[in-house]
Amino acid sequence: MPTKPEKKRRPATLADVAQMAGVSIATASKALNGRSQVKAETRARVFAAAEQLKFSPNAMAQNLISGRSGTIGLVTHDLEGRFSIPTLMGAEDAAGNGRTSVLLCDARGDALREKYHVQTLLGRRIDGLIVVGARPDPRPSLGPLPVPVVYAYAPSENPHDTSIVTDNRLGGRQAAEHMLACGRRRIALITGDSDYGAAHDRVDGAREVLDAAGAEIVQGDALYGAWSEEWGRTAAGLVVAQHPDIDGIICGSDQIARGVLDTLRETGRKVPDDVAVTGHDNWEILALNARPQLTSIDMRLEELGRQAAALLFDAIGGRADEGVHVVAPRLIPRASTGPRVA
Amino acid sequence: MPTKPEKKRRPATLADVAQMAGVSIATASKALNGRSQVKAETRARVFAAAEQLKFSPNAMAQNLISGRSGTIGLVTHDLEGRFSIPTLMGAEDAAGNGRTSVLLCDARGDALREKYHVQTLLGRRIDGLIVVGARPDPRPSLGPLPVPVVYAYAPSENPHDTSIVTDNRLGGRQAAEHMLACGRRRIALITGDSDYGAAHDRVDGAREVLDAAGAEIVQGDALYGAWSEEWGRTAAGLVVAQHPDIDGIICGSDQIARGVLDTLRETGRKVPDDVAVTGHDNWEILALNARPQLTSIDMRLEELGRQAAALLFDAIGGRADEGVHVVAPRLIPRASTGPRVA
DNA sequence: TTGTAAGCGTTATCAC
DNA sequence: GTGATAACGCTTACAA
Repeated sequence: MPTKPEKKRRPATLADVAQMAGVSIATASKALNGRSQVKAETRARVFAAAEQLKFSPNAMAQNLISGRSGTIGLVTHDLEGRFSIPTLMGAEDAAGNGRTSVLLCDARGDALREKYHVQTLLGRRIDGLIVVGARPDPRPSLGPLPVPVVYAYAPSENPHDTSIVTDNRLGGRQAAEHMLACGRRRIALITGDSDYGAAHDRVDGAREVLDAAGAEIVQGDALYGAWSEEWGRTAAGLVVAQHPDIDGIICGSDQIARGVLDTLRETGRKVPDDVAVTGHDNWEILALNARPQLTSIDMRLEELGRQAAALLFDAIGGRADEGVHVVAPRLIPRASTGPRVA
Repeated sequence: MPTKPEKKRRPATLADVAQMAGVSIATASKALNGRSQVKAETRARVFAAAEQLKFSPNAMAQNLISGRSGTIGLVTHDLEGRFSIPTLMGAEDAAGNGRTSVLLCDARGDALREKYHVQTLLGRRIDGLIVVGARPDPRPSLGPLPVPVVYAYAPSENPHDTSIVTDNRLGGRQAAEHMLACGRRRIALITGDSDYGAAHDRVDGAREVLDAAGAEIVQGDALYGAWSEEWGRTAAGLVVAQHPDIDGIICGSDQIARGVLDTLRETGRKVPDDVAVTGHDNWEILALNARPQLTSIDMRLEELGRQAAALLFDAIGGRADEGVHVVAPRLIPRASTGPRVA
């Protein structure tokens, strides 16, 4: 039987509990906090009273004394986006397991809004701050703050800050090594916006591996375009027309890979029999629904967020670890890659 | 020139400011808070001191006095997911514009974890709580809490709670009306998991409109399956085979619509010339990359989040508005629908 | 116009 | 074992 939510009432204070238990405030506090200088029977009375009054200690008062808020700030720059969310999740996870809560702010890529939020958070006496970027390129430092800061996903430009990012070059290497392991030798690189450092890093990683193995990069270089299916379709059309003997395509994102797969299917190539395809990001909604399912590089963003939080807690504990840390991605093999079938 | 982040130091207190300005704490407080009983010159001195010491008032102390934390809790059940994020964004937006901050917790669909987080948040003396569900079906109420609660996206089972949800039935109506406006008369409904109330609501809305117009629903009923492209492809194959004269397909999600579009293209149907297709959710990554771009129902989740926050602030202000509120979705027309071309 | 002092809800340090 | 009492940093009557 549904009941109306109860009227708001002033939450019980320690004084209320003490009075009901017939002890002093000090004793009540000791009893509830497990201090050992309390008679068992007294303790029981206090607990009973607390229970009955649904007493929950006022964290604001506790924090005022301890000087710490038990809270960390999390400023994100693209709450909408694909990349900041898992990072945020990981951080929330790592924090929630301890006894710290997360104050979330969305700055939407706006430096002014960011400044404002940071100011507010500092007023709330956060114990530390994580700044999650929207894209992996370096960003300006917030400068010296009274609390530790960790930059996640997008590193700070200042090498003395603590940052943690995904290893894009390694991601590129992993894709290329997988292609070689599948016996591919004539490989195209199709990636997104050339403005993104990440696009170049991934290409560089792949190139290192392919060059070392003496495999061919068709066109001699990667094709830069946009992070879209449309570009994937277009680029794949170009590549296939000019290099009919191509046997592998490494894509800079899963979206691009989806477009590439469409074009390959529609031009009569079999994946992976004729051409193997890898994506990047392991965005499951795209990768798992692809035909065939898409092999992709997973950046382990959630792990990145967790480590960001861990670095922050270390720094709060006085063991700051400055510099840029990296999280190794991993390749998730699926049906879009495999041995050649001549 | 990069510099090391400054050493942590005890933040300046009002007492520090007062001392530096050569006034009492009370005067410093009044000066900074714009109280009118302070000589202009004194105020200036205080401000100068505050500036120099980078003073920022300790929110914990202020809140302890005011009895409010200036903070709301936001418990989400699917930080990973597509639906809770925009809702969360809207709420964060609405809160951030005022002077309240958001404490974020992810409960991951686990009632126990939820309970735990709510308890923590209550200890922090949040002024109110928003609970964001993972799917639109009703969920158990948290029961009476000492602060107002708003359930967003997933309504509470208790009609005396305050909930806000998207209007799925209206979404179905909008899709159907659009089909009729495009001159379509033989329409298939392909949707997802039959366990979801939302799937049925959308179908019911569409059926109302189609029946009233005397249009045909092929197969007599919707085809329920999964929220996946795969199911969209399969279902479209069935429908097209059995009803070659079909001229419209209303899909329960954009993913399904993507699959439907693929099958239509591959069986030689032109979209929208032969068959018009609508999706649901307006998930841009899918809708904008579709061929052709997908007409879809946008649930305006960000608006939903904003309104959730607004309802919460109303309730905090004593003007609770219990019951289930709805946000009207809207149809975003794109190239996958249009007039028939015989 | 400024300063003194009480108090917000805790915890910690003492005496008793 | 227990209970005054002083903090924590701030706001706000109330006095001066």
